[in-house]
Amino acid sequence: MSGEHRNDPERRKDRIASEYHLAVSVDCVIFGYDEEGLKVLLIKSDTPDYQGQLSLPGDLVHPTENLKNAASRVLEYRTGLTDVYMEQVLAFSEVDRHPAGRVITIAYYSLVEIDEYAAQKHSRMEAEWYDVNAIKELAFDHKAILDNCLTRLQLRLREKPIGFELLPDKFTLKQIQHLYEVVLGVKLDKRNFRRKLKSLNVLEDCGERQKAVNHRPAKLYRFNMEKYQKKKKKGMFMNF
Amino acid sequence: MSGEHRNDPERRKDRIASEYHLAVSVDCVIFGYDEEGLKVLLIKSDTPDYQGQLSLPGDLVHPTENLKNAASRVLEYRTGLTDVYMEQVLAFSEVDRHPAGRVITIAYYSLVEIDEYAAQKHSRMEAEWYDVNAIKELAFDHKAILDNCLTRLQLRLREKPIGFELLPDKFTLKQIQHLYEVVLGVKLDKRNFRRKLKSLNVLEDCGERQKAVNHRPAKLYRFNMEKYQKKKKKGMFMNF
DNA sequence: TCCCGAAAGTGTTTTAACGACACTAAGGTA
DNA sequence: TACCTTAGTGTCGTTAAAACACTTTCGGGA
Repeated sequence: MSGEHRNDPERRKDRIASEYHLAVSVDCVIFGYDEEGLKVLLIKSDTPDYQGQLSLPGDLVHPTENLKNAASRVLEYRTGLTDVYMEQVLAFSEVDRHPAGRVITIAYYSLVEIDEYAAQKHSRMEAEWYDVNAIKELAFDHKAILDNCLTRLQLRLREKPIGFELLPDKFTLKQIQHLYEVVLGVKLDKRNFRRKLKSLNVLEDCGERQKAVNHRPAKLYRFNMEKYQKKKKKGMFMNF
Repeated sequence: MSGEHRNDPERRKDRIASEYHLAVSVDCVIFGYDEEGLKVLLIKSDTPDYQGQLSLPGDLVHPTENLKNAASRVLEYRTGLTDVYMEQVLAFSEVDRHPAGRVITIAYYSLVEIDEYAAQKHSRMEAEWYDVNAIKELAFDHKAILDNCLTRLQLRLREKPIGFELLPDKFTLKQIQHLYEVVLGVKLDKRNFRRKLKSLNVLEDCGERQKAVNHRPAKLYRFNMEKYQKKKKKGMFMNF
């Protein structure tokens, strides 16, 4: 960890040596959600050492784009989606993490509505959705990347209203509660959850109800950004 | 932001082109604390475009080290200190952020005890401590880096006991309260703060008191890691 | 040695959030 | 029309947080 502490001679970033070989990539943890649980979009690696193993979609960063652009490009290539919630998480940099050479990668996660994805399915798409809890290993250090992104997602879900990014525009209270339960891995009390959510004043009643269910249909709600912007204040959002 | 979304042809990270020129650096936000407030260690840039302006210590990442090693190396070079609390924060990657070429930088912050630093002062040291609140601009995008690191520090200070890293081994309750006040930028109630801190059970009474003060001397405390490890549970630590 | 200044140290009361908990309402189906 | 299934709703006890003032202890100076 803090083993090699030589007092190096002066080095300056403005001396960018031409023999300096090091590549930078982005890797994308693309989360989706359906009734079964939290999903992540994975591809099969074609790197020899990890042939056929599941891995995260990613790519080298082009010289003319920043990291966010690169991550958006990868996301669009794999899902056809743009304007998606996305956040940078962490850089992974172990010297031997990639068999083909020195590659530092920056992890992003994003939240997509899984049905919208299906509709705009990319023709060359090899990617598929996998249940997050069922994933035991991935190629490279991608399992660690996934774990970090999931932890970050859980943190954010507690502190601001991003769960909506994973749901259709109109959703029931049961859906949003179930989403919180599966993403955070906790069981929540229906009445307390609803009380809390209503007190935050970020939901708008659509005036519609579920259709074609053989029981009392639930009201549909929509997330209202204006309400949130006004109400947002310091502190936690949903601290379970 | 999400402007250029071309559907690129397949690109793979294992095809690492030799013409691929892009450098990676680390930049270190080294925080210190004394009675006056929160400080950060800065140097004067010698990059032509920013000649003489204040900037964060940093360096290119060597081919044989990971990012944390690189950040530790920079830290030791500037302060002489090893085994310091350090956390990766965010990568900064705007294409034009560095005048000498394409450099992606990963920001780390670390917490050092400012007096310990002074004692082991590096002979060639050009770095100096500056009050964080007095810094209005820095070279490159370093002000944004500083702001991000400060925000991260504030978050961590609320969720786990890292304030101790900025203080001497033995400290008074007033010192730790003042640290929380200046880092978080809030005013805290003495009795409530002490009650909360004691309830967390992470402090150990040294059995000593302040010396040579012309008023009632305060007890000295020490942070006890074992107590913390046992007691640590989910949720916030100090939610002010 | 007595008085003063200055910071240390200590509890109680009020208020807000959280957790636990069970019944009635509404629609679909047989 | 009876029944199945999920929707929807309120109260009470517990716990955490915020507000708030006086006594103690030491050093220094008269």
